[in-house]
Amino acid sequence: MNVLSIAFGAQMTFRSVHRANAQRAINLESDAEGDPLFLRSVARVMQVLNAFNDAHRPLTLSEIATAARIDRSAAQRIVHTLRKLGYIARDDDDRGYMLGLRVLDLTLDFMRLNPLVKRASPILLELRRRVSERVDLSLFDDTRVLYAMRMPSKREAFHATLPGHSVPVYCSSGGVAILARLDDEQARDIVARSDRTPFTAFTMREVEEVMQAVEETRRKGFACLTNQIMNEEVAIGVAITAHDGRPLAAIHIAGSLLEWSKEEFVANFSGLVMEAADAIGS
Amino acid sequence: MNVLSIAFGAQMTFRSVHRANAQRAINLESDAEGDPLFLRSVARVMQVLNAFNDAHRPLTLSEIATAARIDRSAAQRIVHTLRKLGYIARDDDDRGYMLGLRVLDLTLDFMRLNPLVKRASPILLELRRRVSERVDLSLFDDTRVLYAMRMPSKREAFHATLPGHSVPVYCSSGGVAILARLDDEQARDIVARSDRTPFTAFTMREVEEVMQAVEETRRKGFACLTNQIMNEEVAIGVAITAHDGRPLAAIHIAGSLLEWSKEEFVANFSGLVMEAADAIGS
DNA sequence: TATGACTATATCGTTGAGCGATACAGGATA
DNA sequence: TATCCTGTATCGCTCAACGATATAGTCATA
Repeated sequence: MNVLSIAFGAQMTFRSVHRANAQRAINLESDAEGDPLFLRSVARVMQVLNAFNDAHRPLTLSEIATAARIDRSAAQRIVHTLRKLGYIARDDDDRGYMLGLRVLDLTLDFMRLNPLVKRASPILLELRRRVSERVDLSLFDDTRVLYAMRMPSKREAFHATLPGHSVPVYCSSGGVAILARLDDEQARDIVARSDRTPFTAFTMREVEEVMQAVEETRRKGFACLTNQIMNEEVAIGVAITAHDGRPLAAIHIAGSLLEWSKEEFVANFSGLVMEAADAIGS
Repeated sequence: MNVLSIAFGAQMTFRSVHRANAQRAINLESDAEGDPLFLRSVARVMQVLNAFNDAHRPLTLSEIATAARIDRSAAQRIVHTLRKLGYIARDDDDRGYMLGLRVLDLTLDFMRLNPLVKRASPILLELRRRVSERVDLSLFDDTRVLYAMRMPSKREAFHATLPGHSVPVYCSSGGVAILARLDDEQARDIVARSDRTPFTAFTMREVEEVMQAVEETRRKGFACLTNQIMNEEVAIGVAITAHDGRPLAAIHIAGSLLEWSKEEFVANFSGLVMEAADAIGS
């Protein structure tokens, strides 16, 4: 079992892709400004839980305080309480703090209650049964799409299956399919505000390049992008909308250009993805 | 695409298994009692996020208040703030509250930072490559084990892949493997405190029955249980321990008795699982 | 093995953030 | 139409939490 090489490969991919997961920082002052219902104490709690977002190892109390932009005393009390409740835990070797098991309870509750995930799950599963490519559901969140479910093909690295993983809207097939359901102004604004550091040599760089893909998606009903996030990746995305037409999410099928030409991939799968998106319905 | 029948099946299984996910309620008064570092405000926030635990649809403000055992005013302010921060969202049709997308950021951070998950991932992946049965990693949490990663076999229903899903320690193969690493007193205590409502006609009911399986596990180095959570399921579990021998987690391989006899399953896989657990190491 | 720089943990008097009672508007149900 | 539920908004009082400070344990390094 050649563990090291696999671990290394996984780690690399992970680093390069994590960028999109950087969250908007909570700004206590500006958020609380003129909002009598905004509780600073609540925001502080979430700032502490968020402190782990840009960490790559368990944190000390001071590190948490710095990341959450509160003083050590406040951090001490909040961490103490969250620990008692199971949302923060000490490292197995008692070397630092990390998120606790109960975070996963929230994850499950999110999934269980999200109507979109509920409706999409059986259909995605059926889709996955029919094709042996990767199938996923991603949720729209401003400049990023966030993977809620991912059913990997056998050759995929593990971490890709983690819910919560996200990629920029502008260079993912599902993202572009979502942009195509917005008006040009909104779409352009999202692309413009995105961090457009390229993932590969082929990642789109210009706003207008993206808008062209959006235009094409509107005509065809699906988006098909290649080599955007990873080399040799080809993906087809179709948007899922609310009753009023707002795009909420997208489903994708992703495969490898080593196995398929773009044309073959489209010919084989675009119909299926659209059919599935339709079944999940508005 | 026979969507309905699949959706129905998934729903059924889900209901029957969700029981183990009921969390210990947060008791503000008793937790705060004589602990000057315990912040009631923090606990209230988590009570609100927990309110969704026993919900099966989006909640109204009053329902949240009731579930979180706080008054409507407090719920209003906390929900308002959490919404502004993205941890709570309204239903797509604006009919109720549910958990927001940012919960998934916490999920990913948990997974990313958890040393056990980090170490186990590539090995689980390799294991999954070698066998075509379901492979998973579950984390020990008092009377339950909580699935952190699950790599399903093709025939599995979707929701089974959700992290956060949990089952009782006493009747899961990984759980019994974990119990085997505790002393009898601790193990017996956990089993005794567990809700032992049976899942199938074969689910173990008596404490001593479980302790016998624990004893056998100590001799063999792995636990193999059948028909405990689901009918026709056979699973092998091996514990993963910390440096000091404390059990932290377990990995499993699970298959179907329609394909394997228990003896065949053990002969084929017990070695592999033990090898993998060893590689993840203490 | 002393030094210094970290950790986590504990204490306590002061004060303003948040409590909670109350009021109001819109939508659904009967 | 009346009732009951939503979500939302307002405002003085008060006690929970703040944050400065002190202590003890742990780990390098000299």
